[in-house]
Amino acid sequence: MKDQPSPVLYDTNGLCLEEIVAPLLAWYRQSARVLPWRENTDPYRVWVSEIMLQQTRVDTVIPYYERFMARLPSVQALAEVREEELLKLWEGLGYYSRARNLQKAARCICKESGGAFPGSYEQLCSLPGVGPYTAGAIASIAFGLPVPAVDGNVLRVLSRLTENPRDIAEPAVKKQMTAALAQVYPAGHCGDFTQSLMELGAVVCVPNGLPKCGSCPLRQLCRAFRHGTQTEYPVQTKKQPRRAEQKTVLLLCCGGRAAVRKRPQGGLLGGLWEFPCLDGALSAAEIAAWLEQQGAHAAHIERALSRKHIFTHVEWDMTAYRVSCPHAFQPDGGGLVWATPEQLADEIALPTAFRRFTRALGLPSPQAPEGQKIP
DNA sequence: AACTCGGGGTG
DNA sequence: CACCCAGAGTT
Repeated sequence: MKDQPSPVLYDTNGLCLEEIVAPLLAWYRQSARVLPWRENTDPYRVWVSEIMLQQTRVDTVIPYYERFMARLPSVQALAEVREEELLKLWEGLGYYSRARNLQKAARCICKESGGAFPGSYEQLCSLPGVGPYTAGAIASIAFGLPVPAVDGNVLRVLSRLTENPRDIAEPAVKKQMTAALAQVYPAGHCGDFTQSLMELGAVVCVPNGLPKCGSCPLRQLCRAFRHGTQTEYPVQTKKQPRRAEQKTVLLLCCGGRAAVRKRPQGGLLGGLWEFPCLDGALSAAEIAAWLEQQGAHAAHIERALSRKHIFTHVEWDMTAYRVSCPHAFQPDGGGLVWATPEQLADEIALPTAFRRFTRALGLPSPQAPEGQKIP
């Protein structure tokens, strides 16, 4: 029985990939941005940066990264920090399981190898939160190994270079691009080659609007530039629409404190804090009934403001009510905690969806990382 | 293969 | 608004 020839999902369209190496490296050496995680190639620093950069822009990450490295400069420090403090450092970055996986992996590293960072692609892949992309990035940048790291930038660059008609959402396409790249990785310059591909995608071969082909070191090789088809690539399937959910948020104030509670582990914003958040657009009577259940009596309820919060797959239409409680009450198993403004600012990891309401409570507005105190 | 998981910059 | 970002884990 004969094997079927596997379908060609990435055809370089006559381009010899080896030709991109020298021009890319030369361009990168001349024009690489100065970024905090490029100070050196310490595997810990590279690792943290790559996790933070997953689905997150460089400009967003920079202040988080600097604060994080100042507080947790080593894998041992990360392994030992309280999870509450770790999540506070991550507050506002999103995808919070990244932070928990980071600590899980740090504890694995400390326990199994005494703190020595795993140095092979396979070992890296086995760490929680480290997938094919991140393992390739660490292997090449921190350890100089010829392992590609194919992210959205690289998929876009290669798609345009070769006018690839295949949908980059197909995992097999990424696989074949990875295999093709692996054959041309330049020994002795693997980290720079990885970063040069991503840098080109971030700065020149950009996703939004027209790519800056005038300053591209690869334009003489690029099939899309040759044919003026840059905007037709990469080919991407459309994403499905998000659903909308109504939420009622209660801003309970009492003696200068606000009521917060921990969200259940797992799921959206799992394990982070929230202002009491109820499903549906509740009426004043329904809110009063909920307050009664919690043991709060004769509280004054006043509609505060409405906000729409967009997640990837769901949209929260949130209506907040300010509730003045004359006396602090002992919640009946609702998990409510009275937080001071200082705790809210410095200790409690409150995701952006809820952080927006602190002003309505008479508290400071959401702060950027550099404006936050380190607990 | 399809979903889930945040938040923000950009046209 | 729509798109997408230095993706990974789960089902």
